Amino acid sequence: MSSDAHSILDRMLCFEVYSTEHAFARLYKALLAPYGLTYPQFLVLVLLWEQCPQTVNGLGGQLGLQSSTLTPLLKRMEKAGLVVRTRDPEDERRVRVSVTAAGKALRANVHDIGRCVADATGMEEAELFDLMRSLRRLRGGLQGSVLTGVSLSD
Amino acid sequence: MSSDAHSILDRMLCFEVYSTEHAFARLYKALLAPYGLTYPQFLVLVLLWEQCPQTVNGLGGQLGLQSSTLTPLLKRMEKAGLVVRTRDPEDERRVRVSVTAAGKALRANVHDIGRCVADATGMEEAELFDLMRSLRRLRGGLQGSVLTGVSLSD
DNA sequence: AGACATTAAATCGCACGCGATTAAATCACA
DNA sequence: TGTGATTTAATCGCGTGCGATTTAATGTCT
Repeated sequence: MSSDAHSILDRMLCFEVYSTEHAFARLYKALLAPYGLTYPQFLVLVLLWEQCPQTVNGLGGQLGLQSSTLTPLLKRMEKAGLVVRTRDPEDERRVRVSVTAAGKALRANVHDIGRCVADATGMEEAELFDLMRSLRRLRGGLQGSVLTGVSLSD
Repeated sequence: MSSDAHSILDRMLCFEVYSTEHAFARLYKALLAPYGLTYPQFLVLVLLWEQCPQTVNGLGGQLGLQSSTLTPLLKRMEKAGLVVRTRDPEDERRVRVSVTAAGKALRANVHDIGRCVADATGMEEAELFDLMRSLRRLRGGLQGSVLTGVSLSD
């Protein structure tokens, strides 16, 4: 590949991923604000709607988040009455996070958010599936590289 | 489309975009850390390498960032000696941001970062171009929706 | 010229997100 | 049994990112 093509690719990849990710987060933020939910809080709720209770690391693994991010986030959700956090009697190191009745109640309210976002993309269903497939490949590659310690000297 | 397909689409879109965006940012963070650069700081530098000086809003427009984010970021970059901020004599409301010699010098050091990231994706050039085309479409749709005030009641 | 609107940055409070460290519980193994 | 390694959360400091507000400079309209 020519050096020019590389420069263009690099430049585009950089800015496109950066600005798209923020545009996406902003849309979700706007849709969730009426319910007092942030985007990451919403994602935690989705996971707890599917399976409850879950440990902090269990949630973190699915979201790619550290306990240093999740602990304060979960405390805010607990203060808001959406979840409860209790030490696991089986293993006192673990904290079991459970969704409350109030947290479950939100499920109906935000049921159409995903649909709403899909509409907002202005893209066809098939195109969105392709995009997600590419993103999954991209994410897989990136995560592998971080693990193997990619550096500029490679 | 069936309700099930919708649920799956919603769920996937949500988590895929969220975790991919963070994986991408983490990789850039790791690659830039040796140079004391954060990812958004790097993006500002790239813009200034292409055109200098630029106003705060000019940079913000290209990155999708507000002055409330850029002002402290630019101050940190100024303290690090990468840029200088001066009021525009033509219009004292504007702040002109210029890259310093030290900021320019970094260009050679991080020249291969984009290439490195492209390698890390494990994807072919053509596939990456397709992905970026999809992302551009996605971003366009999202930004349009935010402007027109999408809500769940629509 | 004077009054009001508009624009550009800056400021503030809040919520992530991470790396590094710490504290407590559990595990492993001699 | 007991001692050191491992695992799990929590804590801390720093850097984004945003909405709302503020301040200063400029534009506009009479």
